[in-house]
Amino acid sequence: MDDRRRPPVTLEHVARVAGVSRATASRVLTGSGPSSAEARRRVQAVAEQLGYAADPVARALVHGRGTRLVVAATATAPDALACAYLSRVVTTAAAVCAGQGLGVALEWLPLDGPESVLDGLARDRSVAGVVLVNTTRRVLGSVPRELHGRVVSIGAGSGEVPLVDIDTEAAATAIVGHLVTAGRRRIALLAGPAWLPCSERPVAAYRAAVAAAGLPVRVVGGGFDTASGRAGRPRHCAAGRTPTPSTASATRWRSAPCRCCGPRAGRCPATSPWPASTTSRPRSRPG
DNA sequence: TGGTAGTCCGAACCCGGCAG
DNA sequence: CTGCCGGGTTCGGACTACCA
Repeated sequence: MDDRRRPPVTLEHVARVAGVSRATASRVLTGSGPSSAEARRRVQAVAEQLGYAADPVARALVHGRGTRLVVAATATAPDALACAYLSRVVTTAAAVCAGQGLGVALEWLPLDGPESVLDGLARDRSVAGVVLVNTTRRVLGSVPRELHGRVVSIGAGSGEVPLVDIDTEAAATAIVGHLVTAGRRRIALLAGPAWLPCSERPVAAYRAAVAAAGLPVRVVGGGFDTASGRAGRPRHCAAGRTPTPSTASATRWRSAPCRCCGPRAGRCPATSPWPASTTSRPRSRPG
């Protein structure tokens, strides 16, 4: 017998073999209602013998909890979703959801009009939960009441939308401190897009750390990808400065080797050891 | 005999896809 | 357009046992 072709054991099978109805078998296995000791004994024995395991998708169907987790990312255009960061978010979500019988879908939230997409997600009963990425204040203000309690945000939160994020302030402070200790005196920050609220925290931390060291502040507007790093670095170098990467945008600097700095490129901190400065932590306060 | 508690069952329902 | 299918949960009603 090929196990791959063997039909799964269902509640119906268990109930039939145990000589009870599906309702009784369900109550016994979930412990959700009254049942006789004899019924419990038979049902539990049969379930164990047959290797019964409740179908998580069917359960989700009953509870109206949905069958998929949606990663909703704000971007100026749908093609911006094809980035390494979002791939990691989706891959990680899929790994976590696999054991729950949930699928993962990626949705684009238009920067200039996320309301209709959010309303659609709230009406869609197949949606178990929503993870907001690159969250803006407009998105936070547009989350329908129906999504409250099953929505979480990476980057920025509100009273209704809990926030989970890496500790970007501590990361910015630690990295600036590391670079100052290493003798750097011109430390630039390649920031995220101006419309992204979560960029504000590391930028503020960077400004404070640089100011505390008595150094000039230099913030360069960037994007999400390697290309923005390649574009931003020459802009800084063209101003006669040798950039030293810092804080939230360090990964973009590191993936964009500086070709314009000539011999000094060899001293690029992208090749230097970095402090372990970022940690994932839940945040209960709005970001 | 009537009231109550415990137990069990049938049917409805959830949703999206598919066949007729 | 309608009905059916998948698997599990829950509601309403039926049945039994027990006690006063």
